Amino acid sequence: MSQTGTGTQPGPGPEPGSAEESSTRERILDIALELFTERGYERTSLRQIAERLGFSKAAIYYHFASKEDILIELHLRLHEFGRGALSGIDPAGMSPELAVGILDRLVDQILGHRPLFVLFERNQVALDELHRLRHDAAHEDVEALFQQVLSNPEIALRDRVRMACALGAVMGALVLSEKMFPDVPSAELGALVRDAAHDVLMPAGSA
Amino acid sequence: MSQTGTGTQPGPGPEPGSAEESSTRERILDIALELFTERGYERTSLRQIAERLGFSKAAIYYHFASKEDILIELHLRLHEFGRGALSGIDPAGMSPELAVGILDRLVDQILGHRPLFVLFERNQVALDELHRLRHDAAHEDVEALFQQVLSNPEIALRDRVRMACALGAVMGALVLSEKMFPDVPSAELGALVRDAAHDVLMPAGSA
DNA sequence: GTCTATATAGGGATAGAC
DNA sequence: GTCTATCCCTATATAGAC
Repeated sequence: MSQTGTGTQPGPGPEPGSAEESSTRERILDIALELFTERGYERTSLRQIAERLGFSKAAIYYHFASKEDILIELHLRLHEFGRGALSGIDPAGMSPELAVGILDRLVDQILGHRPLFVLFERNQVALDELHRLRHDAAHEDVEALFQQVLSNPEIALRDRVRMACALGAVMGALVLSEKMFPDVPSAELGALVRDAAHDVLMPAGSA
Repeated sequence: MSQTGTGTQPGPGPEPGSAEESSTRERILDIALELFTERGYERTSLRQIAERLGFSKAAIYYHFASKEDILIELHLRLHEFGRGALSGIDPAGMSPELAVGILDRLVDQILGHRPLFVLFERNQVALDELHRLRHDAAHEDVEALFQQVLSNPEIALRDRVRMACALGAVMGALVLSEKMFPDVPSAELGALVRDAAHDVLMPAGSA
């Protein structure tokens, strides 16, 4: 708890927003992303992360105040990209027609940042815990948004279930894709998944 | 490692296959199912399980040789039900048409045993670890089966992606359903999800 | 079948040297 | 910025009494 929350670090390192910084901080995040995904957040120790980077466990604490802070930083990145696909959604006025466009953008975001999405797909419990503790910015949270939409009784149940299915189809297929379709170009895969999602949201027999 | 692997227990308890036994062993499994789902396998300690049951941590070791054995036992139940939906599938001869029937059965199995499916949806990493260590009966494993089907180059890529999407739609919607559609009867929910899955596998414009 | 007490290990985190 | 050494805590698991 000694460092400031997130992003503010000592020394002359590049700003958090700038790209292509290969600072130690970045390398820690990269390895953590890998290990958290493979072995899970809880099963991954700071020792293992440090080992891969060639230095000791304690060194990590210069860059992050806690293990949880590493996860939080990765979570922030997910939000960053998630917002790109979900900006300006009104939970009250949602419809399958609008959902088509949203899911299209989501497919692109997932394909562009697959490891990040896989990480959180495989560590839902750790994510939940994060949300329960720190509810900063929880309003703009992706999950909460979906909850609002899918629980909205103004929308026909059938449509809500379809939206849940479409979301599941997109997430499921793209998360599986790394193992199942490793050689398929992202563009091709994205097009196929989008088509499938469209058929869920707006089946041929509907208005 | 003192007890025999699974199911063989001392004393006059009912056979593992018999239903409605409310033995301590069963109660441990029930509580573990709850806690593993809510807080995750790794974050749940045997102390917490014992606390809920009103006895001490050590007592659990009379019924299970290890914490992992509890998870294994729950995993076996999942397989039991999974097999019901996936019996006699030939990975080589799979098609969207056949997948429709399989997914229909899978929807029923999930709706009938939702907590179990949610457990493993939320604890994929723990499950993976299980599979890596004990590969007994891994052949009849659900995940391995899907891998074989979805990686089979004999099947058109489009169809394989559709199957992955349909699976994701079913799993996603039904896992979300506990929170999103708690009041919807299973039969109604199942019908809606099946319809959606059908539209993914066999969209109106196809043969 | 359940208890208390304990062995053993490993985790996250801190202090202070370099 | 990274190190070693250490603290403290909690976890799984075992031993042996009841």
